[in-house]
Amino acid sequence: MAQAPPADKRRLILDAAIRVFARQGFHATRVSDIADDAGVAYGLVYHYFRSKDEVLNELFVERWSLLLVAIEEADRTGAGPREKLGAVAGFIFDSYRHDPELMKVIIVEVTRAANSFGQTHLEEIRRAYEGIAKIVADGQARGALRADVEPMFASMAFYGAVEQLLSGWIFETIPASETDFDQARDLLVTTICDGLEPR
Amino acid sequence: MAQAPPADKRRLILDAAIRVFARQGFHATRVSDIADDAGVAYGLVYHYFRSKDEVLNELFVERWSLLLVAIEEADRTGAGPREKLGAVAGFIFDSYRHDPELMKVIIVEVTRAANSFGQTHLEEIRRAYEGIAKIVADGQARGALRADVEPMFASMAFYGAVEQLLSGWIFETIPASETDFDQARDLLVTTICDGLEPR
DNA sequence: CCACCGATTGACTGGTCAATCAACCGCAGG
DNA sequence: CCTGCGGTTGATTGACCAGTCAATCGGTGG
Repeated sequence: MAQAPPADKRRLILDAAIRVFARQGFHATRVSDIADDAGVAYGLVYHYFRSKDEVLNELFVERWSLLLVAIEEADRTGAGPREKLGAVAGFIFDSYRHDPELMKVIIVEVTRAANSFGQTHLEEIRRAYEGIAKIVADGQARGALRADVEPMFASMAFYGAVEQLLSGWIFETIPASETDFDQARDLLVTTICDGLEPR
Repeated sequence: MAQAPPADKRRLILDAAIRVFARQGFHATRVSDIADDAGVAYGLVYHYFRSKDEVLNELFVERWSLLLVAIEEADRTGAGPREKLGAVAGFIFDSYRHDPELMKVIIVEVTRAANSFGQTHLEEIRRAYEGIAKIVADGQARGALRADVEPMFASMAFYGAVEQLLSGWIFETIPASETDFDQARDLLVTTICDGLEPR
């Protein structure tokens, strides 16, 4: 190795930002909070990032691009729409299981804050909706899904349900401890595909 | 009439706040923006409200209490769960049709901003979820809905879908003009109750 | 041993607003 | 005509904080 990684300060700052944003929310965190939590001088944040916004930006883009890939990959498998949707929901729920603080920040501060901050990312967010809509449209073309529902409509309903469940866990409206995430994924897919009424 | 209403300044301020919050977002609006838009002196805002937060508070509580009543009423009708859920979704969509700016503010600044501002209102928001869950539970008890889905789970999925559609209209991710709201309501209920797969 | 350069530090500035407050207006009742 | 009072005004204050910048550190190559 060329040189021992000198405790990558940039990463240190990003990780600290996740913790602090998750704890206090973006607006309530001062840049000094991030620097303190990272054990780094105030000014260094501005050495690596142009602004406080850019820190959040980076966190969002890093993670969201993975989601877009996951959706794309799910679609590429030749499986049925039920399996594809399960894969998408599974990826999102796993992201939460793996790093709840990061997901909290992304959902609360970007995705659902579509007015203030998310405005910048509407395009990327929309791309996710469209990816899901593509899965639905494909399922309809194959006759596996009913054709009388607009794909984008179904996509929004599906993604909305996913995000709402996430929010429920994040804000403890719904108990996260006892709920098994895989079970939640299956239940959600069942609900959306089979419906609430008995078959 | 006793006396000509002396242009109720308090109301004037609230209505102005709706417009300005909807346009700029809560954080980006200065109190002076509200006062200017209402054609009223800066200080008067503080005569009627303790703080900028309280203005938003008032807007939220005013409208949300109506939703809680609507859910309660929908539940009291002896109709099936499908009709009850349709009534709830219909009420929310109608609220948007009637006053899109107010709904935008409530959704964007309170409901989805559960971290910063909505924290205060988590209790009231939760009450809505629970009202919907009660409808589901009742439907299950009557055998009209499958019993293997946790009512609170179904409620979150349903409400999440509703809110996501609203967000889609608000941010024009989904065209609102061509979409008939009543049709959207029926389609949503169909999706949730019957599922995406063909029966 | 020096010159150089990017990383790192943290005190400081400039601007922004929420909230306060002292004064003003106009009417009701004496 | 005065007095009091609630509604109304808008200039002022005081806190807060993002972003700047000049100084320092520490390593590398000549």
